Amino acid sequence: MPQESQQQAPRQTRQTQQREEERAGAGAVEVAVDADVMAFIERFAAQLVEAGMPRMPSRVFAALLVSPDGALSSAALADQLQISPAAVSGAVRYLAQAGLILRERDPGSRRELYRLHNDQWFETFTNREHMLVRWESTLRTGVYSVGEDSDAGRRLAETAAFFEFLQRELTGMMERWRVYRTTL
Amino acid sequence: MPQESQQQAPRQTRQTQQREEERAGAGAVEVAVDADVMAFIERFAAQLVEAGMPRMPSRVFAALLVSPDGALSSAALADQLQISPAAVSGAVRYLAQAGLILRERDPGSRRELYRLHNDQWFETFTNREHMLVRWESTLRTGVYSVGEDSDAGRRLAETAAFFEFLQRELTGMMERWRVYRTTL
DNA sequence: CGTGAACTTCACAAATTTCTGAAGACAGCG
DNA sequence: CGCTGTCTTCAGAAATTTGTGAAGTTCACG
Repeated sequence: MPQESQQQAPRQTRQTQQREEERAGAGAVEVAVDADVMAFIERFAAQLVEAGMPRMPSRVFAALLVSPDGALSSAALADQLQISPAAVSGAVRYLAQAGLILRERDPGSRRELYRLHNDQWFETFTNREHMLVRWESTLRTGVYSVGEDSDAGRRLAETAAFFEFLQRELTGMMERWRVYRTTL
Repeated sequence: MPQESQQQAPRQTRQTQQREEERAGAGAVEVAVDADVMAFIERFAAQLVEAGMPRMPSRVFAALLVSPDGALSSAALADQLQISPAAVSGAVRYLAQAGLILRERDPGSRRELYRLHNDQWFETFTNREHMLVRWESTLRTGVYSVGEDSDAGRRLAETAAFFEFLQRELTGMMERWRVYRTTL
């Protein structure tokens, strides 16, 4: 991938297109979002889907990621993504459960805000610790079932060892990331 | 063509795990597999599915993993897993494409053998290099779209940096694994 | 307390995925 | 050459997943 650092062209044009269809009329909730940004949302969401996240949660999450404050209301999400309130509700439940967003509510308001849970969402997203544990556990049972002195047993045992190794490595890796990111 | 007059027997559910019975006749291909091992296959396959692999490829792969030689014929797979030859064909195509198995054919035989590609299948399975590259690339575009001096831009940029970091780390990690595994 | 805004739940329709039977293609063998 | 065993392709049935409309619930506020 190209390494572009030096001559960053004066690119402010992107941020200035923010008002295509702002209704002058009664309290329009919608904040028109740049077509480029919408395209990114869909592209990013598609990759989340590919990684296993359901479609609506992916789109909602992507929209939150590029939102100025990292937070949007239910209505804003429904409007921007052209989906029903029910779809927003489902997506938001999924994301909250996954620990990726937080539900906020201004006291004395019926309106909820959904906010990115922290600025390190990808740590949550890539955290597969519990999965690795289960893989290892399943595999160890398998070793027992096929007999540990068989070829199959040795295959499974090595796989289990790999997942055990992975668990240790990933922990260390995240520590290195936290250090590294302060240098960015 | 609707076949309503034909009294279609109730669809055999996949859950009904029929006991593998050795046919008395000569040349029975099937090798009865222990119920414990079958249970492991299904459990392991379920975890592969959870990780994103389609059901049939997962089951086929699991069956190969616990097979004595790490290889089975199409017929053996169909029989053991109670699936149609078509399903085996599809699963095997998927697995070969993914680089997890190898197709073998004894010269002068019409029968194919599917063999685990190597004893380090999990290296292949966990190799997400290309994915990471695409994530990073998508994210960099996003930074550009939202403007790199916005909050959203900084969020995306940090995420991109994380995926770049991951790419480097995973490479090193696999090297450490190869060293470590020789000590097992 | 009643009203209505805002979110949630539910049942169903639509879209998608998955597996099967059946026909097809390919290759060894008589 | 044609037969037969083995794998592949294909159309369609079944199951599953998804998203919507509409009814239900909750709660701030009058």
